[in-house]
Amino acid sequence: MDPRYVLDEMRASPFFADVEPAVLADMAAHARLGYFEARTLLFRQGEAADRMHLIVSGQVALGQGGEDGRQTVLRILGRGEIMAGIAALPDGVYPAAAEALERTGTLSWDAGFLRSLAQREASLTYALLRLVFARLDEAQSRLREMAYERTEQRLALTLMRLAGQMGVETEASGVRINLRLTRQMLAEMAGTTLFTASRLLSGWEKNGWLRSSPEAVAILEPHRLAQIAYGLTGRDGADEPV
Amino acid sequence: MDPRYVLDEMRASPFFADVEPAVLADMAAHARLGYFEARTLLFRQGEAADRMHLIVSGQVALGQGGEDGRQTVLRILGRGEIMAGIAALPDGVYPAAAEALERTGTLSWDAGFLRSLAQREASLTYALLRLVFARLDEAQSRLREMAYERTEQRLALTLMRLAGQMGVETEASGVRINLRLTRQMLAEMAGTTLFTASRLLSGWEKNGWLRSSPEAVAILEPHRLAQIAYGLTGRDGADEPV
DNA sequence: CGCATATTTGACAGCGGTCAAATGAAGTGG
DNA sequence: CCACTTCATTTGACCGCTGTCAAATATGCG
Repeated sequence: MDPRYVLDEMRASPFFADVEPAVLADMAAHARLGYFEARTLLFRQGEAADRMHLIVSGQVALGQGGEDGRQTVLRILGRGEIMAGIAALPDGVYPAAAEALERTGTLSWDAGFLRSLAQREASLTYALLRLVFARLDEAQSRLREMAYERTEQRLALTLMRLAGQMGVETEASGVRINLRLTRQMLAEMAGTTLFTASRLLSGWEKNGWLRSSPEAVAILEPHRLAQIAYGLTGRDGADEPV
Repeated sequence: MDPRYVLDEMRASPFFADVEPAVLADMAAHARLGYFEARTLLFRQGEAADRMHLIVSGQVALGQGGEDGRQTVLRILGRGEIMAGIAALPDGVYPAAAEALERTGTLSWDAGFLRSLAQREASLTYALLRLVFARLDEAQSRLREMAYERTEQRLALTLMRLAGQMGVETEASGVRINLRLTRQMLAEMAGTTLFTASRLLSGWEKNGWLRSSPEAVAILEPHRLAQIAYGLTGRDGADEPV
């Protein structure tokens, strides 16, 4: 394993931006490379959190399941993102399962190593703190959405969030989300059912506002989605054909 | 201001349990006492986060509002709990407003002071990290609940959470939540409306599962609530009169 | 070609949101 | 001590969103 490669990957992640070089080097020396095939689990919900991961390539879905089998997708993570920061805390347990959506490479660190480091090195702990606050903020926003927005709005918000996170602009002022998203997954992110999600999405496709394929979702008219997301569409939904 | 009192109050909070004594002393020297009358705001949502608070007495509700005026109550905090840890991050903004439910006393710290401290002292940052992870965990659990549990279950879960957090056991194997909770507030915590919350609660009162007054909610039969919370009550809801 | 998985569509009902209005409780000032 | 105001709660009526289930269709893969 080339330590130079490891350091480069770490530097490429915003997470490590303000971590002190000495700490970075120490972590680089202790990183472990991991590869995961599509549809395999990086870790299971409820297991003792023994590693923190940095995604180097590929994509991972974090899903939290209930006793009844149903689950919500908390978040989808891509290159440069950190996962399972909980490993830096003592007696941590993964609150969600992580499933590779495609072939995924990671750098990961042992929980014991991380803990001793985080208890000593404020710059690392501070980076983690920033990360977790950002997640908390998003979770709380979604909580309000779940309480007050209708399914239609939440689904639109889900797409917009994904577009903001992993979207790439396309020529025609649209956005493309390069993710293998099933309706089921979108439903779990929006807090609805496969059926309702399917109905809404195929409706939007008929209107030409977006186009979805197994490989990606292309948002053709982002402002339409935004209108739906913020509840600006009249209750009638009568949209003039242009 | 007696520095001895300040230190004692800090030591009484689990948050500071693993913070190094030197850091504790430094913080104690920089703490500021604050008093807030019932129904006043400690800070507003969206304001620059300029102070972190430790609640010394009283109770505070954290509420996040939407553009449309409706809001959710994220959490209710009591003695020994920390609020607005976001102040430890640069450019933080309060994600929610904090309203004193009764006369409330706090110790608080300036954001600038906190930041310089947190960037240096891992033990403090680590304590914050633990706190935020706990909040994130709760938020994500509530997200799943909002997606899959029915209103009835969410309301029962809300009460159980409050009981676990601030409840005191009563003689008759019940729990008492000493909070001035309006139906409106309970509704906002459970993600429902005042009306539905009122209906459900007065139903439960009629069955004798609980008793509520303006000053407190007494859960008389916790196991009944637990049954509702976990969806174990038959869809019929026919409860034999014992 | 056949099997598995993902998606669409229809039918149906019920949970729970919305609004209106009555009742109850708690102060406040005369 | 009683009218008056204000706020919290209860209750009723209504209905639409959206979850549930069934079944057909599409897509992909071995």
